[in-house]
This record gives sequence, structure tokens and C-alpha cells, in this order.
Amino acid sequence: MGINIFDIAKEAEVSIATVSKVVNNTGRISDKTRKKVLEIIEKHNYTPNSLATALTGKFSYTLGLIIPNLANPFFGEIAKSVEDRARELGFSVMICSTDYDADREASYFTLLQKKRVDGVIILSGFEDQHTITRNLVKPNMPVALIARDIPTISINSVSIDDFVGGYEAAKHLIGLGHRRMGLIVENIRCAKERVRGFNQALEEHDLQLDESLVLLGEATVPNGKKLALQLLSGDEPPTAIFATNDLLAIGTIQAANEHGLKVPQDVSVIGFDNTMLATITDPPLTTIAQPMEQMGRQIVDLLVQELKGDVTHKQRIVLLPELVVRKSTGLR
Amino acid sequence: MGINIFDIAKEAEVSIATVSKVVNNTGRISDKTRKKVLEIIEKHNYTPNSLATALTGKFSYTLGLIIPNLANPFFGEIAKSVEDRARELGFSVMICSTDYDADREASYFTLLQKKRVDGVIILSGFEDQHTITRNLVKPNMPVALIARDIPTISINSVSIDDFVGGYEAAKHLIGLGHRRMGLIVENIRCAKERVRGFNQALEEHDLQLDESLVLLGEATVPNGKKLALQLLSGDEPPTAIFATNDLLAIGTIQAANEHGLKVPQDVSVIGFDNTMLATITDPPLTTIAQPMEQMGRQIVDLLVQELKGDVTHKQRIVLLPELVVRKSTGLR
DNA sequence: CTGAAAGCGCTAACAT
DNA sequence: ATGTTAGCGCTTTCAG
Repeated sequence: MGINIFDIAKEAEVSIATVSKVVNNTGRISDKTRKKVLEIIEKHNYTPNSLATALTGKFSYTLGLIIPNLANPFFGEIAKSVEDRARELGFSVMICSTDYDADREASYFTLLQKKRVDGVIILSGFEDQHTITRNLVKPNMPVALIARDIPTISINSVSIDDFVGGYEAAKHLIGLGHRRMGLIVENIRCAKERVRGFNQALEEHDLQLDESLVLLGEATVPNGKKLALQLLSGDEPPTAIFATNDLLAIGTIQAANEHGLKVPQDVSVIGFDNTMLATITDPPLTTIAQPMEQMGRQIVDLLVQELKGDVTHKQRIVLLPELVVRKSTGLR
Repeated sequence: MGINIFDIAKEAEVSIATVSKVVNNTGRISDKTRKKVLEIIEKHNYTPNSLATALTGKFSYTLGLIIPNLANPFFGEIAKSVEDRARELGFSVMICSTDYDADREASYFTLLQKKRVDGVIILSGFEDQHTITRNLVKPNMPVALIARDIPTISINSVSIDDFVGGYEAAKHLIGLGHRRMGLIVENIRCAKERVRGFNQALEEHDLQLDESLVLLGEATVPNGKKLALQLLSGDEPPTAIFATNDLLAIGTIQAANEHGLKVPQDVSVIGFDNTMLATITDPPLTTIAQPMEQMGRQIVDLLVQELKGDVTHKQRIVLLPELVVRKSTGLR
């Protein structure tokens, strides 16, 4: 097909070794030879085949990113920052959308293995420790977890302190005078952690969570709406609702509107993530912010350090979430 | 590093050719041998190195996707459907975020070339015909354009009829009794096409666009807000605003609110794209829908057909946009 | 400073 | 039905 290192070598009347050296700036090459080779390369627009390079050399300079759903802005923003940082460091990223399907996730593990990516970043709900261990850790593939955490294996990760996030949410609501809270919770580990934090704040104020006001479900706007409607139609509806992500919170606002309730006058709503969505709802959403941009950058740094062998010990970076007060929460 | 085809061959006491054949289901292999080889493969969890395969074989089974910004839900949704369809067809996708930077876009062209992807899908604003031709078409790399179009080169593409989209938007507004319209326009070719369609409808009703009410700018919410504010503060503000995408339209709604105007009572707003954002604003946004899911699938199909040589002639698929009426537009 | 040659892991004729 | 062998395009000793 294309032109290769032999073609260049022949036309420049040197050996392929020489061409390789000028391309990679290795070894010693006379300025004259270098110039000549460069000229021919330029002339033919030659680009080394990185498959061949990767086959020989150490790295493929490709990372895998496993993510549930790019259409969700939270994941989109993280994917963007991962790609940005990877690019800065000379890596490409292969995107793998699991659509919250555990089998699909597992099949990506072996695919990325085959493709000989240098490392993989996992941002998913279904990381099954066994699958990860078997498919990635055991074959010696560098792995890093983002926004999720598996305490039981030694692995690089960056996440936020979900507990603190939930705690802050509750504190904010309590400060506004709310006593009876409803919760809409995504069915994944980190969301549970947020609930635990929420509860902690409640307890510190001698408040008790009514378990019947804690609803679990998949993280979509319509689902948030459905669950919130359920909460609001009860006998003794909550005066404030904490949804464990922005999508669910938005559904909650919609439910309130539909139910003839004003946010925040009749019911306060607080979300989690602080995606761009939080700024465009009406009222704008009070939420707990995750530093998505920073998380993406850091996880890439961690992974690249590991695979380059710069750092031998694993790290678990925990960032702190921050309350962002907008207009969806108000005094009881 | 890992275990390779030789290791398997040795342990199974066969040649590497045999192993290759059972892995790829080619040639004839006795059931007995096949079973034995499969066992060893299973035992060692062997996965063929696809770099090596790609080096020898025809395909790398990898596609490149060039896209401005994953954090924008419009692009996120398309990226998702591209990845989904690619996966169904056995291809991985390498994601390339240009951040609306033409240089970065160009550098991705050569990167993907090096990585020997089998084809590239471009969804970007900056496709410079010359750059594409030089870096991709000339080196014989299959290329497909999505949601954008370059009429002057023969290339596979799927897009919507932007002209019709704009036309529909205007018709809707005119039908509601609006006569004085403002436009907020992203500075890219397809947006201009939407404006042309808009104008066409106007002309058919003997209406004239006031050029001073046509504002150009980058497609972000804050920018939409800024421009809309400008429009609304004029001497003779428009009664309806057409923004060429949802982000700009959302900014427009925010501007109206800030300016003390009610949407749609005081000013109607219509957007373009129909991302999930359109459903969560208040009021929900009337907009022109692009079938993002379908576009993503089709472009992958087109590209894969081309690179497999199934189809020799290029296609330009044009889908029709659809008006989705929500609550942001109303009678004059 | 430059080149010859041995791989990297795999596929695909071509033999046997 | 199975094995031998010549590449694929490149990097990297090791000689000269």
C-alpha cells in the first residue's frame, strides 16, 4: 500500500536503520544524511506505521476508556478531559461504551487486551472485581479507576469523597430548615456512600431518615421523574429531595412542576455532579459539584505514570466535592 | 511479555499455522486438534495480538472519529451511536476531540494515518477540503462526513437537509403570527444553510429579514445568552428568535428571563438539534430535530461498506429534519 | 556515522 | 490435515 521505510531508505541511498534513526532522533546521524532523509520523507509524506512500531517497541500509545454512556453529559465531560490530557501526553484513546451492560464491559476488557492498549481507564458501574482481576490485572495491564472505587484491590484511582458530598447536601438542607427529606438514589456503590453521608448529617441533628422515602432506580431523567412523583404523592411528602445525580434531580423538578408544586417554595431539590445541565434547568439546580475536568486529567496522569514505570506504588486520590447553591433549594 | 502463538503451538504440539487456523476458523483442522489447541488457549487465556494481525492482515478494525467536543450533548449522542454501531460491526473507535481547533484537527488526520485506522469519520466544523484531501483522501484513507458536507469532493456523507430545517423553523414561526425575527447563528457552513432556508420561507410570505437582527457567534450557552441580550435590548426587538442550535437557544431563553421577558408570551424561541437539553429547559424548547442516533449508525455503515469494498460508489445520504413543538414558541 | 540482521507476533501461500 | 516459510514495517543490537 503506502510507502514504507524501505522505500525511503532506497531513495535516500541509506539503510533502513538510518531512516529509523532520523525518524526517532536516536543514534548519531550526520547532518547531511539527516537532511537528505528528511527531504525524501517530506517529499513522500511518509509516516511510520505505528502498528509496526508498537509491535517492536514498548508502547502502542493508546489507552482504553470504558464508560457507560457518552450521551450522559457527566460522562461526556469526563471523556473530554481524559482525551485532552491523553493527547497532551502523546496517547490516543479508544472509547468503549458499555451502556451499563456488565457483559459488554467484560468483553471490552479482552478486546483492549488484544489491541494491546497500554492501559485502561474504567469509569463504570459494573466493575466486577473478579472480571477486572482476571482480564486486566493478571495479564499485567495497567488499570485506573475513576469516580468509582474498589477498595479490595490495589489499583490507581481518583474519585471524590462521596460520603462528604452526601453530608454536605444534608447539611445544606437542614440549614434551610428541612426536616423531612426524600432520597432518589442510583443503584451503584458510590450513590449508597452519598446516602450514608447524608444520613450522618441527619443523625448529628437528631433527625431520622424515613426509609419509605428512599427510592432506588436507574439514572435517567424520566426515571427520576417517576420516582419523585411517587415521593410527592405520598401521605406525608418530603419538603426536600436529594437526588444522587443531576439527571435524577432534573426529573424531580419536572415531577414537582407536574404535581403543581413550586421549586423551591413547595419542595427543595438538590442534585449531584454539577454537569452543565444544572445551569439550564428552571430553577437552576443546587447540586454537589464533582471536579470532572480535574478528575479526567489526574486519572490519565496516574495511569501514564504507572505504565511508564515512573512510579511504582499505586495511588488513591480522593477529591472533595463542593456544594454549589443555585435556586432549587430554599427555606422550609 | 504475554504468551504468544508460539507458546501455544509448542504446548499443543502443533505448528503455529495450525494455531492460527483454529483461532481464525480457516483451513481444515481435525476436531481433535482443534479441541486440543482450544484447550491450551483457554488454559493460558491467550488472545492474539491484534497489532501483529493488523500488520499482516488487511484491517486494523479501528475507526477514527473526529469530533469537536464530547461535552456537548449533540456530539455525545452521535459519538455514542457511532461507537455502538461500530462495535456491532467489529470495529473499535478512536476518539479525537478537536475542541474546534483546525490545527488540532489536521494533526489528528496524520495521527490516524499513522495508527493505520481503517477509516475516519469526521464531524467537525473545520474540515478544510485541502487538508482532508492531502492527509486522508490522497493516502487512500476512507473518509466519511457526518452532519457536515463538502460538496466539492467525492466523499461518503450523511447529513440532514439544513435548508429544510431552517425553512420549517420559519414556517412554524410565521404560522404563529410572527413577522419580526431575530437569528443567532453559529459560524459554520451548515448553520448558514439553515439561515438560507429560513429566509426562503420568509420570502414566500413577503417577509424581509432585518440583517441587523442576525448575529453570529460560537455555539455555547453563555454566548447565546450574550447575543440574545443584544437582540432583545434593541430599539425594535424581534418577537421570535431562531437559534441554529439548542445551546444557543437555551442561552436565548436565559437572556429573555434575565431581560424580564416571558417565553413564549413575550418572545418565542426555536432551536435546532433536539438534544436532551431541549426537554429539560423551562419552558421546554421547540426545536428542529436531527436524527442523531440514525445518523451515527448510517455513517458507520457507509464507511464500513466502503472500506470493505462492498460498494464502490460514494453516497451522500440526506435525512430530513423534523419540527418538534414544545412550549418555547407561541402565538404572536 | 552507517549498515546488516535478528526479531516483534501473526497470516497466507505453498508443500507435504 | 498439518507444517514450512516468507513476509508485514519497524527497532535495535552489534559490527564495521
